[in-house]
Amino acid sequence: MEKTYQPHAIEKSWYQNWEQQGHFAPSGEGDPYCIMIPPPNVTGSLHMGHGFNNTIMDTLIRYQRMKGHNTLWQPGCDHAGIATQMVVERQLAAQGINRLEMGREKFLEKVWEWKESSGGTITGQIRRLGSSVDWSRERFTMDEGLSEAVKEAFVRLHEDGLIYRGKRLVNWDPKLHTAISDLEVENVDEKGSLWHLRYPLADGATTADGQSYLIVATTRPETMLGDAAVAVHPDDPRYQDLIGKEIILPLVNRRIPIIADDYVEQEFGTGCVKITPAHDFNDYDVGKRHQLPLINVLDRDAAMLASAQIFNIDGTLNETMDASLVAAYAGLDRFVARKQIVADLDAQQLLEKIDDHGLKTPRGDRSGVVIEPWLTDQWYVKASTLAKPAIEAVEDGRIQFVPKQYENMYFSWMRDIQDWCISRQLWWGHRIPAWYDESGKVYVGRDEAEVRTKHNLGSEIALRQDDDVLDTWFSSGLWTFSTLGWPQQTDFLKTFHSTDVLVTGFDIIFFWVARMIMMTMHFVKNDDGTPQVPFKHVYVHGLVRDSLGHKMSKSKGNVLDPLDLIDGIELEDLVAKRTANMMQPKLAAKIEKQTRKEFPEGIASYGTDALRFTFCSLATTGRDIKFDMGRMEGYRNFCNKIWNAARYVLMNTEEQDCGQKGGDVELSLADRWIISRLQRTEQQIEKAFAEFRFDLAAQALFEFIWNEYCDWYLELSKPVLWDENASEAQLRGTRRTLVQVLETSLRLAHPMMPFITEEIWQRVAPLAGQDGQSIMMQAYPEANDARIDAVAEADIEWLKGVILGVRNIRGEMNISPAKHIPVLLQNGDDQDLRRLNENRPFLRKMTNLASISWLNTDEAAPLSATQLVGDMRVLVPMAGLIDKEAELARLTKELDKLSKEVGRVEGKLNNPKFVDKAPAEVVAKEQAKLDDATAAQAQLQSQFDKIAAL
RNA sequence: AGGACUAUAGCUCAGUUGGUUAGAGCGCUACCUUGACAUGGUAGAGGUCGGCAGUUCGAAUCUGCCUAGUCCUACCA
Repeated sequence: MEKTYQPHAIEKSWYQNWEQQGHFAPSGEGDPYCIMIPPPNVTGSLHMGHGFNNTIMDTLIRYQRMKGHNTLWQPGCDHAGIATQMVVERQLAAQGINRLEMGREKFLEKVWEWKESSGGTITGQIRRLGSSVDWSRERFTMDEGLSEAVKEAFVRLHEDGLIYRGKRLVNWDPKLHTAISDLEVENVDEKGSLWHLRYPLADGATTADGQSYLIVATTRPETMLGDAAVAVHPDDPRYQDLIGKEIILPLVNRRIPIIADDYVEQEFGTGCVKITPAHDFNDYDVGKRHQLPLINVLDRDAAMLASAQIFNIDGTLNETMDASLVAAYAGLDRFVARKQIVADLDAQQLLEKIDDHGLKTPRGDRSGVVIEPWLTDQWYVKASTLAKPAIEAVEDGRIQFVPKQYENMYFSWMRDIQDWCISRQLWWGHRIPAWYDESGKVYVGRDEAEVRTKHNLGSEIALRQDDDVLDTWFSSGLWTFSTLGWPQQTDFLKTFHSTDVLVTGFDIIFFWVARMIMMTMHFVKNDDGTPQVPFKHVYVHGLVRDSLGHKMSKSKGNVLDPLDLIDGIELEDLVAKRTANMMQPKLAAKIEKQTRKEFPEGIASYGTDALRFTFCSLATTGRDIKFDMGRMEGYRNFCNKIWNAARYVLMNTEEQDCGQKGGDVELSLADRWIISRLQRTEQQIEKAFAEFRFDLAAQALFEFIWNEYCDWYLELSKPVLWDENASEAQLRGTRRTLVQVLETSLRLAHPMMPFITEEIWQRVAPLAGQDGQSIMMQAYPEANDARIDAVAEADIEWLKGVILGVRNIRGEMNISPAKHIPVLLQNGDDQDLRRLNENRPFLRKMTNLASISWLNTDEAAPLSATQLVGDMRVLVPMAGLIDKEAELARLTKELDKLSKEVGRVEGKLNNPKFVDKAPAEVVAKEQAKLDDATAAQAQLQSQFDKIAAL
């Protein structure tokens, strides 16, 4: 083996090997265990979120696989409607090509080309993470099978009355020219203005204070062209007389009513609100209550509308306004029009004032532009009906969120769920299976033929399929069962559904998790007709942030690429990568500076195992994680520690008799101890995994391997292995323990660190009497209570106490580690003597002693530096080694600690309330503590006095 | 506005049902190339557990209030 751990030398080849051997596929034996990968965007690339997410899932899957389950980790990609279409549109735009000129069919060809050329990126990167997904079952949401499932789901929901087409206000993206769902709108805090406009009263009416106009306050002055009313609060004393009268809408010169509605807050602004039903969700509701005309261009023909919506598809003003205004405003962008309209009102003395005003601006999460409420026909899912069983499933624990806190978030959203707008005016996606005849009547069916048959439509009737596609999340909502072959009742569907765990970020609980639960429970039933949940657990993890806690984003230039952490990257390459294709080039200089400061040497290669172990360690209770390079470096060092421990073990066991072929075996105290500690570690890790506490599992493993196996056991094995007088049985015992504990530890670690464990296991396994192609197919270690050895543990604790005592004296007294020193043990009991006699060689070796002697109580000791192990004194004679003042200082420090302890415990025990009320065993424990501390105090004090008297 | 979460060593984080001398890694100090490992070893220093009150014999842990930060939902024209 190489002297130092070199991750890149081992990782790639092992992954290929596993995949080629078919180890990732379900074994077909054992209880099923299934995880569905949250499908990444097909044209996307790996980020830290994927790294974290995949680490958790792969750890679970490898663990369950080793525990003998029939595991399926189902991979696949999402077509990501808007995101992908935008990318391709941008590419075409760079070549001066417009999607609309190109036409739907040609454009879709381009998208498929792009999907083919870039679709392998993400899957290749997922392989680098070591993810043991079953690639033979890879699915894509636009695959034929999944598309069938989507169509089937749509038609059935429609048949069940749970999908309908409706005309209402939607969130309209004027840049992408599509409707989007509420969830795709981000409300951003922005600075804006509140314009106070004067609306003249009609018919010579005046306000209570004699004005001939009302003042309305608005953040959107340009929408005044579509105003249908002015509203005041019904109880507002200022305006009682005006309710029912009319306003002459400025510029437009249309008469609009003054209405009363308790939606208005009297305290805000002037208490007068302009009502624009076609451009504001609240105004829409007010308008409906008062039968106000909706003003919208698309419905110019609808009789219900007196006039039209003032915006075009792209947010420019349309020509439906009063003819006299067309020349002034039509065709202007909404924000240009705003300035113009405000200026024109000002010119007419109709602008009262402009106040600064903070507001939440609705912006499209993809396009970033201000979303416009717009009246159109769209398809909706009646979510409240589907939500009911979905809420119950979480309430009664059929689905459990980890951490449980997220259930509140789920409930609060689900209990007030709005209908879900699922149609998108895009081209890339599943086209809606609905057809229209020439009169606009709509028919839903699996295909045109079915529609014609079902509705008796002859070939003379022309049918046109709906142009729109479905929201990407509609197909994602079917993910757990569509990937298993639904609507066919496949064996896989029967075996692996419901799946076991969904691992995902909190940010898509609504987008995805909630909708999956609703869809799945509607479509997938048990034999007795009860609904199946998509998964039994939802493990919710936080966002991966940078070391300062900031969200990683390209524009901030703080993005870490998991592959750069695995492979390393030169500083210049990192700078180039972070500053490439900046939307705002001026940020590049800042990002470059910041990057050079944070990574002056670039990023070293840490390897996949270190990255994964870091993710596990940071995976605490569902909160965001600040990614800490220092911590990852520590875990890379941990890999190196394992590597070198293995080198030591192999060096001492290869081509040696490790007892695997039989022969007498004698286990030393250290052997029995490490085996015992191993059982406890196995217990801890099992518990941690059962509770999804990957951090605790990682910690238990780390502590066992480093602090117990390496720090103590390997050191304790040396005196045996290097003892010329050791018996064959003793040698076999130690070699066998070395190898077996290492081999077991590798299996314990494998789910978290697959590569290094496989590499080492291949060499260690035969020595431990194990065979098999791969560690990943071996059994996961299970604790054996019979091998927990409390006596051995206590004996080693004693041994460690003596060793640490001597080391402390050496360290504090600056005695060179090379110096052989004598040690005396005094005031010990029979147990101490037994332990000394059994462990003399260990003590000498571990602390580099010249001699170690036992003093009977009546024997005088030379003046010595002292440490206590229980009542026994560990003495290092001072002559020539230790100066008086140093030892007095050291003792003072010890005595200070003890007197604090005594004071504290005495205080407790002198408190009658404590003694009366606390449980007896707690009192006894405190008493024992006090006895120990006072005894120690006395011992050290007498020692102190002796030395001080010199 | 409502809700959730977070606050523990210089930094990143553990701390299980209230009972520890409050822990780990990194960083820091001193010493050490001893035959697995300097990506190492040994010994140390470092915390009134955000603040205030309360419950209790006993609070980092439970309750209330406050402060700071993060996030979610709804929304103020």
